[in-house]
Amino acid sequence: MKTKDRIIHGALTLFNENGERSVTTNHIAAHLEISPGNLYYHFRNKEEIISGIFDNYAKELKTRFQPMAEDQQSNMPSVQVMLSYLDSIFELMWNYRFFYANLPDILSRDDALKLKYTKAQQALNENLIAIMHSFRDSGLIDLEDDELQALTKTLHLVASCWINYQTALLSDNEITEAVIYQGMLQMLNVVRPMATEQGRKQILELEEHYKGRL
Amino acid sequence: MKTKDRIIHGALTLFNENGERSVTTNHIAAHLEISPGNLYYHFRNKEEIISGIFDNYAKELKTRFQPMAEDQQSNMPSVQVMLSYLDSIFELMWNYRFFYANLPDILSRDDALKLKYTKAQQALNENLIAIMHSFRDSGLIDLEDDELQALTKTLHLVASCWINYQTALLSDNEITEAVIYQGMLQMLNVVRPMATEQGRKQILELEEHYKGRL
Amino acid sequence: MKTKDRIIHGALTLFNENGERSVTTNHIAAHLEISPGNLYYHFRNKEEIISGIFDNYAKELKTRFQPMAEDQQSNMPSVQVMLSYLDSIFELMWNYRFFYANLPDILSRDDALKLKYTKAQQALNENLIAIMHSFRDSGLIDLEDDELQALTKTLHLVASCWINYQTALLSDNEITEAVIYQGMLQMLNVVRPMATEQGRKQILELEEHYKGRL
Amino acid sequence: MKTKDRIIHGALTLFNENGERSVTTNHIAAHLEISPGNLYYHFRNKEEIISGIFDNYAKELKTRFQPMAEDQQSNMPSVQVMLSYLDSIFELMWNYRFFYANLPDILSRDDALKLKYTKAQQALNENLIAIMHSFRDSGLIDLEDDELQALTKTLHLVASCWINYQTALLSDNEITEAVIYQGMLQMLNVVRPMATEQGRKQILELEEHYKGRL
DNA sequence: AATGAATGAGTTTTCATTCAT
DNA sequence: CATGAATGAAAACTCATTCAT
Repeated sequence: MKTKDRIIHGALTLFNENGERSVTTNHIAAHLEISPGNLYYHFRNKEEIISGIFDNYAKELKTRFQPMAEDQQSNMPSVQVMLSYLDSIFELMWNYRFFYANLPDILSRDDALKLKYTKAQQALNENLIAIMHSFRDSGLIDLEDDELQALTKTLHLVASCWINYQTALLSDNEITEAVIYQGMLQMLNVVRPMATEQGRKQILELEEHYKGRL
Repeated sequence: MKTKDRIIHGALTLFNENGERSVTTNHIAAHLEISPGNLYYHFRNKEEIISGIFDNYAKELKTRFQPMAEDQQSNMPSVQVMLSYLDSIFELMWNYRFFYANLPDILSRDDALKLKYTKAQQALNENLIAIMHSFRDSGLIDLEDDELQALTKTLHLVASCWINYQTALLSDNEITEAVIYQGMLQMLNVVRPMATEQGRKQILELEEHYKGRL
Repeated sequence: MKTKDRIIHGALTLFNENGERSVTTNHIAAHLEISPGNLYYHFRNKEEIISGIFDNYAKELKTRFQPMAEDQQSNMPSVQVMLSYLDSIFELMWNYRFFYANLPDILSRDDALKLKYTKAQQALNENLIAIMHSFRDSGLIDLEDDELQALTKTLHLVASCWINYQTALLSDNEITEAVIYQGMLQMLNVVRPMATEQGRKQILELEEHYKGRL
Repeated sequence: MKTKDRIIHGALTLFNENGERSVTTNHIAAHLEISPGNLYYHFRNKEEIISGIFDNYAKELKTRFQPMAEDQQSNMPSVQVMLSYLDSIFELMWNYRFFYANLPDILSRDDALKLKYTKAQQALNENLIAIMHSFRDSGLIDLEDDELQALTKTLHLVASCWINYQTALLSDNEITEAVIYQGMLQMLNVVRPMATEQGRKQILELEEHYKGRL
């Protein structure tokens, strides 16, 4: 792995463990056993490292939430499709949890990043709506167009804010994988009232899947 | 107003405007036209100021969300009750928005605060559940106990994260009162699938109320 | 002496001895036995210290080169007047020699300072012209108005550039007081061709005065 | 052009534009689209680059200011000789202006350069004196030996400091060719008081020449 | 000749906090 | 209660220079 990538990965690890605020560029350098000068050879400043991390995140976001082509979809049982999306959300939330936990702070200090973030989220939103449409077409959920928009928004909000929200309710600061799994369950709770009979069965399956991991 | 309170209010103002991270204790002192020494006479450290702000927040939280006594309730039309709760939630979120924007960060640096915060949120959660129960008893919503828990959680999450969620997506000058009203509408969207015929009517009334303000 | 003034004086001393470039803010703090934080309590940055030094310089410049009122002048023998002006030039050049030695560099990094400098020099130029007029009126020099302007400009240039120019010709880097005295003599050389018989006598006296100090 | 020469020329350009202090060796390499390693293959350090620039300067200085052989001189009208010298001086000053702007600083960091510089200036001084002698012999100026020395020094000083003197007083965009011509005129002003009747005529011619270019 | 990643000591600056008055 | 000067550890960042390839 190239140094530039090692920095991005090392920084991500430390940020997730200790929070972006308390991780200095010197910490990152020491953690990777490189000199601070070398770090600044690859990145002009700390912002640029965060921005680099975000680019990776955005790339994953894009590929994971591209709605599948219809023919592929019909071949795959719907529960598998839902599972794959939920797992994607889980992994992103877990792998970039420092980002989810400090979003307003991080974005307020970097206008360019804020712009990138907004664009990525708009693209994501469109994809999510398409995905919901396909769930409706498959008879998993049953709702009007405006209700579908509202549901998507709620799901997006739960996904983006879950970690932030949960930190409030936990007695220690540690965000563990179990916390994220609870988020998946909460998202299923949000969808359940709109589910068809068939959809409800599948949601039950998924719930069993995640409850097993708590 | 005593100096101690002036500090708490001044700090809150600056934190909300610029974020806790970039507001120094010297900024606060300068803003209030007092000396840093004086500030530290009233508060041992910055944490204690934040903690003081939190105490105010917790007090408001408690008084606003005590479920009303049954007799009062019966005298007040339910739509009014919901309206008052929604207004309360968003007013609090707006007045203490810096807090939500930096929660994991702030709590990770102050274990005592963390504990207070958790307790306050648990109390709030219980109140919210009681409120939801009374709504069910009034025949506004119709759901099982576990669904009620899930709904409450979603509502709490939407309420506490709405401003953060939107500030991440919008630019500073786009954060207006209208954003708050959209948050109210989003909460109504969350409730609607569980509403009874009667509840649905009231939700419609509230929607008209808020749409008129956009 | 207040700390703020101690910093200005200490910095000036170190700048004169070692050049502005190689004197760091930490050097200055260490030299005064104060903490770097304290230095930055009084000055936002290094530029501001230099600016503070310049303000002192400009104040001296102004008071020393205000042309004397006519009646005062007539009471004082002309040679004394000339001597007092030359000594003023000498002292300024000596006390602020780091400034004279690095002018383009220092001004290029601080637009505000550059503006202050330009204004100070314009005021100085007017004073110098007035002084030259009074010398002509006293019959010490004899020249047309445009020649007087040219002479003033040459004298100003010699004064401002002498140290810079001399560094070139000396085999060691040390600017000593003798170097400055040679500058005084050079200025007299510039004036001499325009001197009247009476003026020439006085210039000779002054030359003796400065040659004795070499 | 060899890489070594490209470095010298590129560095000179950047130094003149931005000042030696703020131009890093990496800037120079980037500007030339070579690697920093390659730059250090050709030069041991930054000082050596500056030294290389100086060598070019010294070479030009030498060839331009060798007093012409007598027979050549008699063939060329004196006004032409003066014109050619004036042009040479200011061209050099302009092409190597960074050097004059930072002289004390640059020389203080490199003893070897300091020595070279001093020798070059002494040689120049002797040449200038020889040139002045020939002007006196041609009956253009009339003065004693010591006055001639003083005049030479003043001329040298005006020539070498003019650009610095003006950059301190003017803003960047005001430093144009016109400023250079004003410097030429200022030098003529310095010589005029010593000029013979015949010399005065020629000075007038030159003045017309430069005033036409303002 | 040339590359470009890497070094590390050094520089400016920040800021929560203390302390003498 | 209040002042405001002072602290000092630590943060971000720089840059001349080296070195393996």
